[in-house]
Amino acid sequence: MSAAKLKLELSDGKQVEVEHGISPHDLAQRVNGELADRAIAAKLDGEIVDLDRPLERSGRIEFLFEDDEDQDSLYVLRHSTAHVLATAVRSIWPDAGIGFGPPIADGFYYDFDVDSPFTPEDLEKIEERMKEVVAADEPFERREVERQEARELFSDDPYKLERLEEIPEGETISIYRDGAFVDLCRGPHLPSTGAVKHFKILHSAGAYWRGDERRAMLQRIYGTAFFEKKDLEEHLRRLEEARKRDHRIIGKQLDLFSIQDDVGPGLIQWHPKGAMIQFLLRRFLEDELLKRGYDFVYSPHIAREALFRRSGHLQAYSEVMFPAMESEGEKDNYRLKPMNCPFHMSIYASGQRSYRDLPVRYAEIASDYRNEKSGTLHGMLRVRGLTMDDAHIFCRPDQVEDEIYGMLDLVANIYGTFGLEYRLDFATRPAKRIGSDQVWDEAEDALRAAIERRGLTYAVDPGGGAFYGPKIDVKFVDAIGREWQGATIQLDFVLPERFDLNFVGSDNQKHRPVMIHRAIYGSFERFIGVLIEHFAGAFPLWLAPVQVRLIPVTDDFIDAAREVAVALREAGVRVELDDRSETVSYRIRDGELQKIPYLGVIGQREADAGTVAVRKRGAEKKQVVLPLAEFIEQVTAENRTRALG
RNA sequence: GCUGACGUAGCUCAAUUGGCAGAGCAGCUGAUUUGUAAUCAGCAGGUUGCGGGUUCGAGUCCCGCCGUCAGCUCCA
Repeated sequence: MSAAKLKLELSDGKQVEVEHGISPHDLAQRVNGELADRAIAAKLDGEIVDLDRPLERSGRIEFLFEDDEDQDSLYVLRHSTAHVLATAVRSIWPDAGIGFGPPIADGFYYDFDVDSPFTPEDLEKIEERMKEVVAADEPFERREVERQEARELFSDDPYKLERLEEIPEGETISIYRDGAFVDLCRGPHLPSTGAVKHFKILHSAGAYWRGDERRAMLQRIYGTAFFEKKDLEEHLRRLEEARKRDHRIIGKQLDLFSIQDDVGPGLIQWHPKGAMIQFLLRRFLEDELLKRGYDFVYSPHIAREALFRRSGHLQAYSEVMFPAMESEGEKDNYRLKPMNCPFHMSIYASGQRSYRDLPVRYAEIASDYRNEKSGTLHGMLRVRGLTMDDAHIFCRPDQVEDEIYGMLDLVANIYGTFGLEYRLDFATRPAKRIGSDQVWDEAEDALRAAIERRGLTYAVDPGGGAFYGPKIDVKFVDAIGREWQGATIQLDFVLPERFDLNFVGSDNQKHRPVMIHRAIYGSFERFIGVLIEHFAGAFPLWLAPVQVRLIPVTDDFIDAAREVAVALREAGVRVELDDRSETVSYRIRDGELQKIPYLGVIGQREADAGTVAVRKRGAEKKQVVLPLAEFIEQVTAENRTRALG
């Protein structure tokens, strides 16, 4: 070991010279005692290290504290809490095998190999035992070991051994001990188990070792941890809130859709109110597409297998295609379509195309069917029958950038209307691909140029593109923080080849067009599912299935209310009359629970004055009395501008 | 698909050790005519997901199927 001094730069810019092997804790002690008391871990040139880890190189050192803004401190806490969990489980089930136990976005998990799955009672017992582990305040001891020693230490833990053998020669192998529990672990950890404060075990479920369904199923326990009690409570409250926003629950309460046993899993039945939302989204998009030079096409739900063989779907996509329908006496079987591209290719190929015709933009709102694995189905967000807002653009290579630009503009327009946050993933050429490097260069440059011309930021997913072309994925986030794929823009070098598409150029020669697949909503099912959660069912006026509900105070004013309803309806407003023989309070409550944007009460005063007593959803002022004409103007203006509320 | 939990009226949920399937809301009928988040009464509503089995007796126990939910990527 070298006795040379280390030069460390502190976060305030001060340089200190210290002896080789000093621990961050001792360093903090030297700087000031208060710092040493508060620090929970340190960072050397951005790498998180334990407080007692000997420092062996110069660099920039920072300390992590409980109240740091970023996630690094929480990461350490949750990683340590996962070890506390494993410590507790091992003390109850000494023979439990251990898998991985990392911190994750909102907490941590640990995988165990046990004879029978954990019951809810087991989880309670584990949580109690964890509290004892915390109370024991055992230090987390880090130790570097030789490979052979690690092999012996984990000789009973096949999963750890497997991981151990993957660590390259020459890399440090570290183990962490707290009390009786020893784990192969890169760390870092809190100083001791006592530093784990507020945690909760959430649930357990089976998880394949390394996510591979051919391998053993372990039992994964999920939990979360925070430094402050209030943060834990806030997190649990958010989970509860997310549960209430669940589109499956709201969809039932507001009678938007259902999934019926007798129809089949993953197949959405759109009830009138849900269908109205789909209709409105569809009309909004279709109007935009007409302005942007798209042509509408319609294609059948089924086609001969030969079509999908030519497109390559039968070879590459067959596991999600429903089985063939036999057709007696026909030369070929039929298949339900999982995508629309083959049909649009076929339409394009049906006639001669001139370079003057390009770009050709075929748009279709189409029903596709995919036999997704049963366990992956999830309400409207993952279904077997989906309604895509699909389009295929055929253009010259020099038109690609402008086309992409136009699509990103459409995405911004549509998503902005809903106030949805989204981000872009730009997936570039994979190792295994078709097409020359020159083609890929041009394509990627065009995509990048279009994104940058719009001033958007994006993440690059190197090698994430399909073998047939690069793509831009638009990801948006639902109420529980899950990220879903929304819009997708995808270049395709394969299908124009397979369908031998061409156009006649100004040189009177045949040329291959570039093809772009794109969807804006993605699917109406998923998009509306996310919108339900995004708005918690309280849709902006222009999307609300019922925009105004009128409540006559007594039966004497039903006629007056009916006249108001007619006037509203003639102005294009979706209006409903609640003339049930219930109290005003009852009907107001019902209207509020149904999240109707405007409730209008009509009694003697309003009938006499030609006004409506308007109650706007979510408004500060509970009630405003407006002349009918003014009310109509307010509602229609809000509708026209697609105001968010 | 796999592992586990679950499946009772339209909805949300009850129903001791196996012992007469219930409540609230919604619905229907009647009364009430109501002024901004639940008026009162009555009625009706079920092959307890489906099919087998054990038992004198099954919502409850056993087997099979269907479905729902959670998880199965986040690399010691």
